[in-house]
Amino acid sequence: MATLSDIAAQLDLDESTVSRVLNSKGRVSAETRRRVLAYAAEVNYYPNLLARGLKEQRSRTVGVLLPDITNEYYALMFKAIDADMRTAGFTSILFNTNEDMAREKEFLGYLHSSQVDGLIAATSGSSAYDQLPDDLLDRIVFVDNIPGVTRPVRYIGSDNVESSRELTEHLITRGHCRIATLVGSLAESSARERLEGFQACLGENGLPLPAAWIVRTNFLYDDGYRKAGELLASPDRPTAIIAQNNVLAYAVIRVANEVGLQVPADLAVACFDHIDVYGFMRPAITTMLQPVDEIAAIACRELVDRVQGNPGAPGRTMLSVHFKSGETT
Amino acid sequence: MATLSDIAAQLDLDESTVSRVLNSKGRVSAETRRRVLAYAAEVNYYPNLLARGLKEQRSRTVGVLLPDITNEYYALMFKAIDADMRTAGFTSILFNTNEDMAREKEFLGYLHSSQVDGLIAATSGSSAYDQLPDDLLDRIVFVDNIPGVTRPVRYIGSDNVESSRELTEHLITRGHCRIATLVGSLAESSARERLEGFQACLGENGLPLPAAWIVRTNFLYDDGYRKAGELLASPDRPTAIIAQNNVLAYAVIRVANEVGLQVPADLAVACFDHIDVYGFMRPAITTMLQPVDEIAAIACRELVDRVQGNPGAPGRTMLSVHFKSGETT
DNA sequence: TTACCTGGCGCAAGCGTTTGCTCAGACCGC
DNA sequence: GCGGTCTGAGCAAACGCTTGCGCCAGGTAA
Repeated sequence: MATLSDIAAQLDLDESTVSRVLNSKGRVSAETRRRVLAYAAEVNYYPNLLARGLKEQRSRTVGVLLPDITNEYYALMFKAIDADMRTAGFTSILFNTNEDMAREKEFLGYLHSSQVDGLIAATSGSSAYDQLPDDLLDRIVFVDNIPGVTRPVRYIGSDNVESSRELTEHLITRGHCRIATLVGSLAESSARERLEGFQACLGENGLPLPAAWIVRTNFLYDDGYRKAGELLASPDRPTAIIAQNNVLAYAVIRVANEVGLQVPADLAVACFDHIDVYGFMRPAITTMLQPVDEIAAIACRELVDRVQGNPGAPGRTMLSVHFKSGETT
Repeated sequence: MATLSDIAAQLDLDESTVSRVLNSKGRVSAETRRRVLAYAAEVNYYPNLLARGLKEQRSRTVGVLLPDITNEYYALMFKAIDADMRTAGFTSILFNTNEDMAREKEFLGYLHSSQVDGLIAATSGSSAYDQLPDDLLDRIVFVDNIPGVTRPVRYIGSDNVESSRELTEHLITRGHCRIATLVGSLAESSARERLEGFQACLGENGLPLPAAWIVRTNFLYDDGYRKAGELLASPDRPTAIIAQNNVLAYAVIRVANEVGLQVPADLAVACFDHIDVYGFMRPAITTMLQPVDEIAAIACRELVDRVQGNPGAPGRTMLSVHFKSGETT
């Protein structure tokens, strides 16, 4: 593994000169440049990123903190972020939390250890962000959820209240007046906002909302399956359900199938963030889609800006969501 | 961002002493240990991983090279590898190639730059591995596909020939005698082996295999869709198709739907590696499943061994696959 | 007493880079 | 021929950490 010093020694040059050639900085004669580049290619030189990072005080690496990479929504998000970051000259590291707060907190350590310069985070609502020093919190761009911190942060997302209202409205115009919802973890802002839009819309339309129809889960399939089972076993069951994310909808539909309810005849189902790249999931679920690529692009741009020293203003950037009608409503 | 030197200076100790406390190495008095740990906790010390890596000549980071993270099969693979690696004390970086050989080659650079200590690679058949020096090739564990290198490598996979034979046999016992296959990129060993098992099985059963029924694609949906369209438009079309991976099967089924063929009545479809975590894809496709978690576990164990200096023998480890009957055959 | 061991800690080198500073020589106009 | 500018390149420090070596004090054995 040839190092820069090896090249310098071999060509009887100073390391600084070799470094300048390799980084196109400073002035070097054409002849010296040629020799260095030729020899570097010959020995297949690669700079040691650890050494460079240590010296430069930056790793050109960012972390991407997501709840579940096997969820197609997050897989697409990561793919987009990774691609954008790579063209910006950064490597991205995926931190897969499985909605586990302990792991989320643990991952924040990488920010301290300067293994990553910054973070794009879809937090599950961990409180750990509050204990971060300002200069580290400034290097985080939040997507999907706003953390519960007192200081202002940068967030790229969509208007969950409004999009929830829109989805609810859709069910109402379809004639439903008994609508329940599967709510994710209320530690997450998206869950709270979607619940808010849902309640507001029902209220405006004068529709009832028994407490039992606000079903609290944790955004994960297993819990959703259990809770949906209880809900649909009740004699006072709804005719429509809004699941706050895609896997909760999968759980609802599975339960419906198992207890012999036809979707959408006996039970309508709608959800958020159901992305189906190959259009292969059946039934196709009515959903509200966030512009994943756009979120990723903006988040990357913002983060790159920040890790390059531009403080960047906090605040929310709201993108518009897209209603997609399916076979379940 | 407190450094180790800061702690040493503050406590009037030598850096080496602080380092030894923090790493539980060497002998330090209980009192000194207590002071160091207390102060480190107070200032929220995290070691700089770049500096440590530079000094130790290892980053405790491994790369995971996969063709497509949005494919559930690879998402599960990554998740498993990431979890295993993390418990072994390593961070994993995902390299998503999109079946692009240029990117794959580019990623190999990280091995040189010592940003990663080793690699778990599901290669798309890039020839770049052949140019790696021995000591780097030794730090790669291959899964899914064996690269086309002359030197022996470590590979964890399954018996593709045999599992292909089994899947073909299944179709034959179902009464099919006109079976075609969608072959992925022949640069990949899994494609070649699955084709081999397919041909062998047909041959043993005395079934015809016109050249047109060996349809070459690249393992990607778009190309599969196009080629499947051509195949099913032909007057001499098969009654069953084996797709060499899951997305090719999705493409086939979509085409079938579009041209009005019933699956499985008019056309049976089977494939490899179709994982459906939520059991939500319809129709459920008959498939051969590889033991993803087991592959990941063994690959991690092997790789950790290697990056810790134990050379480890090359060779193939073959795991058994699992036939899963679906609604498409 | 001498010789030896050992617990606790400091010294200093080194990992591979980058970069501000310095400096010798070439070139310029006067 | 003299001060000034420019060009090309070397010197050396620094980034934060680990670790082999050596030193000193105190304890133990002969």
